[in-house]
Amino acid sequence: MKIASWNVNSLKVRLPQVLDWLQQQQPDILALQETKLTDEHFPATEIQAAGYHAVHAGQKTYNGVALLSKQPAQEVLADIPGLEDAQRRILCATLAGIRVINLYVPNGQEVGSEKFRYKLDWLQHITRYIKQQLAAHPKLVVLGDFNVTPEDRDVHDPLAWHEQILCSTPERQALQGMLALGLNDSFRLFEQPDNIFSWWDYRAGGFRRNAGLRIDLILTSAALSSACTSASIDTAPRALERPSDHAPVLAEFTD
DNA sequence: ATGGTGGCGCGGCCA
Repeated sequence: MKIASWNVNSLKVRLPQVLDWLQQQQPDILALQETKLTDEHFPATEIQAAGYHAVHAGQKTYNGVALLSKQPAQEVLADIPGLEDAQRRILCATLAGIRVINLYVPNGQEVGSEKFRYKLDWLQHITRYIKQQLAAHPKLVVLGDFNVTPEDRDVHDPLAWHEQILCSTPERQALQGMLALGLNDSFRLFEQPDNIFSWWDYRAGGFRRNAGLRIDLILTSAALSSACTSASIDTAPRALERPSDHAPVLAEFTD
């Protein structure tokens, strides 16, 4: 079982890269963020032709999340109880007996801003929902673009980013609160090289300099953590022409 | 370097 997540920054632009990547990697589940499409423009035919079922919660211009899977989705939910939000940032489904929660966490713009408060409030609500879901589904994965670096080792230049957006103490505490429910950052279940990231700014040659952050995560419940055999980040798509600013992240499991 | 690039969509927002 291979589970992956990729912020594609426009599925319209990135569809050929996504189809190529599905063909190469053959993940059982691929969570997408920032599709930037309404549901009526979702490329369902192309994805079906690649051998995948798909569900999508989209909107015009911004946000948008999708779940692609070899097995059809059950119990699909885009609006969680207690969080009224027009922004399409959450998509939950049961896939191959695993409860999957795909998140595009708000960026937050700047520490202390209105968008920052929205981010922290949003994380608090989703954490409450995950707590409920964990009680009902021992095999649970929460994955996506978290827009939070778990620790300084997930930051190319911790000094420059100290208490900046994506790296601040309140954001990291919110993420820790989610992990404290009984989830593991699957990437850290394994020994990893230094300076491995999942996002690089388009500006100032971020990828060329490996000036990145690790903000795309696959969190696993105890039942899945013990079955996890590897976790990695595939930087190859980030080096393609006209790439997303994020690379896909992966985790593999025994059946 | 207080900039830089990219997507959407056609001016400015968002990341």
